[in-house]
Amino acid sequence: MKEIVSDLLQSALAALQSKGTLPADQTYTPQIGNTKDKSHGDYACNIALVAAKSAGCAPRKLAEALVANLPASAAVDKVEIAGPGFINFFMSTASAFGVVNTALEQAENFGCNQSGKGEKVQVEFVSANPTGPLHVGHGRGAAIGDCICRLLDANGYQVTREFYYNDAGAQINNLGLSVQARVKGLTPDHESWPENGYRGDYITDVAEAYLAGKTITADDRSVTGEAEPNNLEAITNFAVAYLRREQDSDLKAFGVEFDVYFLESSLYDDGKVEATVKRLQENGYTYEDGGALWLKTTEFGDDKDRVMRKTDGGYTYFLPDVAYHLDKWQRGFSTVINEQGADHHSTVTRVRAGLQALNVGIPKDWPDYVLHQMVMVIRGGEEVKISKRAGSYVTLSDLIDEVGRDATRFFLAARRVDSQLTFDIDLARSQTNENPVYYIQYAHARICSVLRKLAVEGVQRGRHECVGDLTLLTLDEEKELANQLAKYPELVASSAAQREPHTLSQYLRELAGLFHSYYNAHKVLIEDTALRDARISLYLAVRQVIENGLGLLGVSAPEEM
RNA sequence: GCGCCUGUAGCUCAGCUGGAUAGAGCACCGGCCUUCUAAGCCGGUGGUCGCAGGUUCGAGUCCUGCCGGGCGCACCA
Repeated sequence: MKEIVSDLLQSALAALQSKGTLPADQTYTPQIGNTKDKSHGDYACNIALVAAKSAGCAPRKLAEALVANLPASAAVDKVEIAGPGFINFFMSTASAFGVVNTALEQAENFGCNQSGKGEKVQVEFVSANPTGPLHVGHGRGAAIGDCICRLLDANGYQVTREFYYNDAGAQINNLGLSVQARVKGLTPDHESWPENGYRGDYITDVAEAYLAGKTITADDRSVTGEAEPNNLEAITNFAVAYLRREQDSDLKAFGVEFDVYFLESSLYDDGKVEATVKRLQENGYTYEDGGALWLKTTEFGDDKDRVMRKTDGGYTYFLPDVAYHLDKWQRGFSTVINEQGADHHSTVTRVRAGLQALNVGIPKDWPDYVLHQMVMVIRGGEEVKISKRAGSYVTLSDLIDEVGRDATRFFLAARRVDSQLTFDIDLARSQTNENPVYYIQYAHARICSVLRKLAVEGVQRGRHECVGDLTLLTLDEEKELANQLAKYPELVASSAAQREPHTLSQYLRELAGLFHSYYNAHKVLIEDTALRDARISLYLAVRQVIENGLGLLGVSAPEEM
């Protein structure tokens, strides 16, 4: 629909350029906007205001000239000039309902496009270290990251979901010591409890499983516990496997699955860390100072240089990070998106700087980052602090149990990533209000219910069947619904391009709202079977879009509630 | 102190990359179930878009400066 309007304006602009009204050496691309006010028609264009200066005449006058040069089109009923020079397009009823046909024909593919052309894209998200259960923050990352993957997929990209974790290093050692202390019967309040040890209850669970000789299978490994409290390595390996398995089961319950689990340790095993260091040294971006090896990240926009090899010979986390991203690049991902919490935003400059210093042709702004702001959890009107080491926090698994998978996913992906998120557990748990996901699902269930009713009356309608004369749909509510459906494909495109999953939930709320109003104002199961059939077709199209949209969010579309 | 994010209705948040009279939900007030699911609908109350300048036909949106909130600023990840 927008394309039609855009094409018409393009030819009008070209006509004015050949007549000399507009300079011929400039290119004009009209922006077609959706109108807020029905009296402004269906679409509006501000090109006359934008181009007035270069035309050297008043915006309204230019608008008049443009309108006079618009080719005739069956899709457009009338065109008006309004306000300072907006051109408003009123689309014909017939063209408005074309989308019903399209949506039903394309079914689950409606809204999808092939603009990605099968290009390989990798999205890394969650990437929690196996030192504790996943918390709400990880949940936000999981909801956003997975939704971005689904959106990219809908735009024709070939998506790889990747989870990176550190299975060695100081924090893992810390985890091992904490579990070992538990195995030996100590409690966190004991004076010889490890100084920076983890204190959560889950440490006890791990210790008990270890002593009980349980066998844990996670990722590529299978580890069996033993009763030996002095074997720190065995305890650590067991704890890592145990917590990885827990995280996996939480993610599965959340409806998120990964294609690749990437171990930090593999970068060492495969010599990729050493190779990265060597390359950085050869390129002359390193120096030794105070017994440590530094990388000159300041040459690439960092505010200070960073240590990559410590005086004790170990590497800081950021070096394997660079090696890891080089590996991603070498795997052929021209687009990589890292979804992380904003508390890690300082890594962006460093990783990019490291990649530039490698000088292997990686673009300066590669990879992309989507950084979500922090989640604050409120329970009983008070903030629940999220701290793994303190032990008091809300796990993702708790949320899924209490709030439900659909509502949790929807809620965590419903806001701009830039915006901090307040997750009020009591509010989210209350089943009736405040959970917009139910409102949307209810619209879907209502349509299913009507279809069941229709079937009882002996009328079977296939879910992709467009029956009835759509020109019988003449109500304002019907046209608005159709217009909303027509926006869906462009939403799928822009939401992916901007990496803004929250616009989906926004859109679906509006669609459901329009549907509920329509449903309440006008009956669909009526005597006039011709009109009934046409309305059912519209219903089916609405249902299809709700189903597709919720699918992109990873939320179910129940047939009854 | 420096960097990133942020400030919109009582609360939680949108605002289509600069457009027309700033929108939803919740809360509050008043209506609608012998009628396809009331997890719904209809109407109403509620705003100096943090403050002050600037840019232009036009600013919640862009620039500058203040004020307030969050997160970073390790030889932790």
